[in-house]
Amino acid sequence: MKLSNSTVTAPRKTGRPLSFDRDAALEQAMLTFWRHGYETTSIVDLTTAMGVTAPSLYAAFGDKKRLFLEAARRYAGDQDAAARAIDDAPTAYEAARSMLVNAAIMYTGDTTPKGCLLASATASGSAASRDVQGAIADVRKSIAACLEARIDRDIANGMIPRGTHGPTLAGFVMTLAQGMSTLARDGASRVSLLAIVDTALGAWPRA
Amino acid sequence: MKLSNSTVTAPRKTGRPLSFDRDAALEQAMLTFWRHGYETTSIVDLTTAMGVTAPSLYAAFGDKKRLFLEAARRYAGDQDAAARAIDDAPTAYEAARSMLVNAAIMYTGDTTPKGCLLASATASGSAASRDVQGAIADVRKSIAACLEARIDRDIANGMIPRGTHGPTLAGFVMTLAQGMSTLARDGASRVSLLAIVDTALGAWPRA
DNA sequence: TTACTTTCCTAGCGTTCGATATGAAAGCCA
DNA sequence: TGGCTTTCATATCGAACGCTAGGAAAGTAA
Repeated sequence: MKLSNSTVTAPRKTGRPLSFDRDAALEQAMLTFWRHGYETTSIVDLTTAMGVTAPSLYAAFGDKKRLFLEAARRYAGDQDAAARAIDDAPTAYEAARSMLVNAAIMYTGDTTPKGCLLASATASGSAASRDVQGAIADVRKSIAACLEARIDRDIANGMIPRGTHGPTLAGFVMTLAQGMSTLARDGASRVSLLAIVDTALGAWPRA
Repeated sequence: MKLSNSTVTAPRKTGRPLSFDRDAALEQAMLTFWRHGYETTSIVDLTTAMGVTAPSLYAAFGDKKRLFLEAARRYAGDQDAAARAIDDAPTAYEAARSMLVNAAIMYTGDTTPKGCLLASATASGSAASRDVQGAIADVRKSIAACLEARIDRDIANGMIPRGTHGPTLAGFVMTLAQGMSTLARDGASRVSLLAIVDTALGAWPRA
């Protein structure tokens, strides 16, 4: 169950052309999963939002599980680019701050569902979807690992006090990112989340 | 959709006696919802865990929604007692610390599901269960309000620096509590969550 | 025009969902 | 013992679930 699998669909040369915009349909599927979760979104919900019949959905995306994973991939964006952004930040502090500010903004968009797809869509689920839950958990863990590596670099550089525990600090940032999703879903404003980020970063270790 | 409704079932005097322990059955239902979420737990899942047939379940608990709300009430415990614990804490800091430490412990029990039922069971869901999602969100909001009131008292007392924004500080604590649930579900240990709490409390405003 | 490929829509597959009708069974009270 | 009340287990109910068979339709290639 991998999420980082890039699906490069070669354009067909013969046959009846696709009558819908695959990319736009995927976007609508992503928004629907974002709002209602993985298992709690039905195929009818999806076909309605995507403007496509069920057989077209299955022909274009495989099945519900694959569609969700592709939607999640679209939501998370280019993971390599995100990793590079963390690595290239001037400090681990700036990497964390930028990550949390971006999260606060992304969770409170006017034209998107509230909260974070990666935090809510598989927050719970039946035993039958354990593999999907695991795939999304792996995305979270890879972000945490990336952040932790950046923190370790700053500890080695002396930009973060020696004795600071990297996994704890990275876990702290992940906790904030995940928790803010719930607050956003509960109606918290962008301003209030940004204020929480400011307060939270007061815990960042100083020399 | 209230959660604080106390159901005091008067013991029957006539008729065939209940053949199962209602309280133990509710406990199992609570654990099942905790592990698998509200909508993603089926009636069969529940009857299996509770050791009861479907008609018995419906006779004893009404329907799935009422059973879940009663299970959530059981999970959250006495809300008045929790509110009193926050109010009676020596400081808002101690109230927050105790709340977060208890959360870290509760989310990582050996004999219970990981994470927090209030954080995960309705983290997402279909439009049909919006009322249930709202009821659980209200529990979160009442905890936040209680914490915020305690913080405001300490601001007034001068135990927290003037100019501190109460809602933000309360929101910060709620963010941590909710976020830790995800980390616990992802396998974070009790020790690691407690370390995150320690780090996070470094953000608490000092005079 | 005639093959050939692919997508289209209609209809419906088998399964599981939450919830119940029904009559037998088990306890009180007279 | 014989009512009376309530719970019991069996056997479903209609609706929604994820998914697909089958043939018409729309394009390319010869």
